Amino acid sequence: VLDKQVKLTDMDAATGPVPGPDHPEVAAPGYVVLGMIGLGARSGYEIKQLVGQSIRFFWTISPVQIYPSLRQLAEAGFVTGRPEPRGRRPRQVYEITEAGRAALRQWLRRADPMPFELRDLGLVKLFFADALEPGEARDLLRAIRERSEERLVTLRAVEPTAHAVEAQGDPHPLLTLRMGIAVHQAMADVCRDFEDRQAGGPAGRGQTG
Amino acid sequence: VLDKQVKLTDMDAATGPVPGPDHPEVAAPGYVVLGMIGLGARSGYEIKQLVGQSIRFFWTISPVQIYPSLRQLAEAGFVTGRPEPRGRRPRQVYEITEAGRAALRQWLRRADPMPFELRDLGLVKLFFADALEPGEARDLLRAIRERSEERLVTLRAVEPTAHAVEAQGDPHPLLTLRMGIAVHQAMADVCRDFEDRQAGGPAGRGQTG
DNA sequence: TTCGTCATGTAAGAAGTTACATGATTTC
DNA sequence: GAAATCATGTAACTTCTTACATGACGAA
Repeated sequence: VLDKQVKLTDMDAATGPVPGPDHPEVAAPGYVVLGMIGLGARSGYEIKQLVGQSIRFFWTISPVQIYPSLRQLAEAGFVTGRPEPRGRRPRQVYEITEAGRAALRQWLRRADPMPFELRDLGLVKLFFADALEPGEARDLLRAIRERSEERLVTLRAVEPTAHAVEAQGDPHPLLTLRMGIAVHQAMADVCRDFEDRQAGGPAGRGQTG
Repeated sequence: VLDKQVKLTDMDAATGPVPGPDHPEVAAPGYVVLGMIGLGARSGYEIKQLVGQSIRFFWTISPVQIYPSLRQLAEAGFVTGRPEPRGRRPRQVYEITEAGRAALRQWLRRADPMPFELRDLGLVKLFFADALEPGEARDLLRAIRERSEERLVTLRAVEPTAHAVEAQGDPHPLLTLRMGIAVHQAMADVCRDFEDRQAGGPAGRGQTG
């Protein structure tokens, strides 16, 4: 069933339309930056902060991507930037334009492929864990579970903030936060379930009935 | 042969073990290849197939990584390779060695960081979805849910195979498969829950008093 | 004064993907 | 005899991360 590796090579809609000189081609990181400006982030620095507090669970971004993106968005007319130094320290603050909001909405509506890309060496190790002694495999499984449990603590700590945002009319940040919580809760549950089963009858006691 | 030695001029960036001729430096993709050979994959081609059928949910690999890894593992003595052409078509088949099994187990035991790296533009869009009209946001949410539901169908189709592997004494492939199923089930549930709330609560299309 | 935070940027490189190249074998 | 699959590989490219550079401001 899985043998047929879906060839994504022909469908390069992921990169969007051809980046011509007329089209200011905005890539995914650019839209993230645009979206964060739209939510009220003012400087590149604040974007980095906000990403770390909100979508960190399923997206990361670095200054090296942010600052060029901001210039590109300004060129395209999606944001306006003006210098607003803090004392003698240089600083650019940005605001989203109407064209920017339109571009953001258009991107959000666009039905381009949204691959769910998970890259997890922990699960890879768990997959191969039958090569270990039973006790070692249990240790590994516990480590995976604890990793999810720790992440749950972190995510739940952000819930009050997300609730406040929801109360102001934006429920979707809370929705994606719940998604992160649900995912790690599910992983921890599967781990726990397996751990309990192993504890119950590990010595070839597999007879059902 | 050992072309990596050339760049050892800079000494101050020693964050890990130096890849020298004594240490056969094996990176993550190398261990994945080693593990798959350990599970019975014989050629680079078969490794690619097996990855696509088993750990595709949380790891991918391409031929460009596989073939160099195989040569490297053979040099390190972790696998043995011999030519076994199909007719006139060249072909190398590999087997894991005892040293290879030991290296694999050591890697599995190693308590190095196992970051859970999720990269999902779908969730990013969902996070920003308050910029859309309510109806459009619902469409996006439905798309996210359907994506998980489709993935569930694919994953459940592999369950019989994983059960067969478990019956032969290797329960961990089934465990990681269940993990994938649980993750997407949780995401679909969160979506469905939110969709129901939206339909019932605020003044959308529903006739709420 | 020194440390932590704010704020922006450059240069280099690690990692992985895609496109392309090659050609044999099996299947329809 | 055409298409799909088996099987391996090279070269170019994108993407993202790391390390480094710069320096102002505020607080201890």
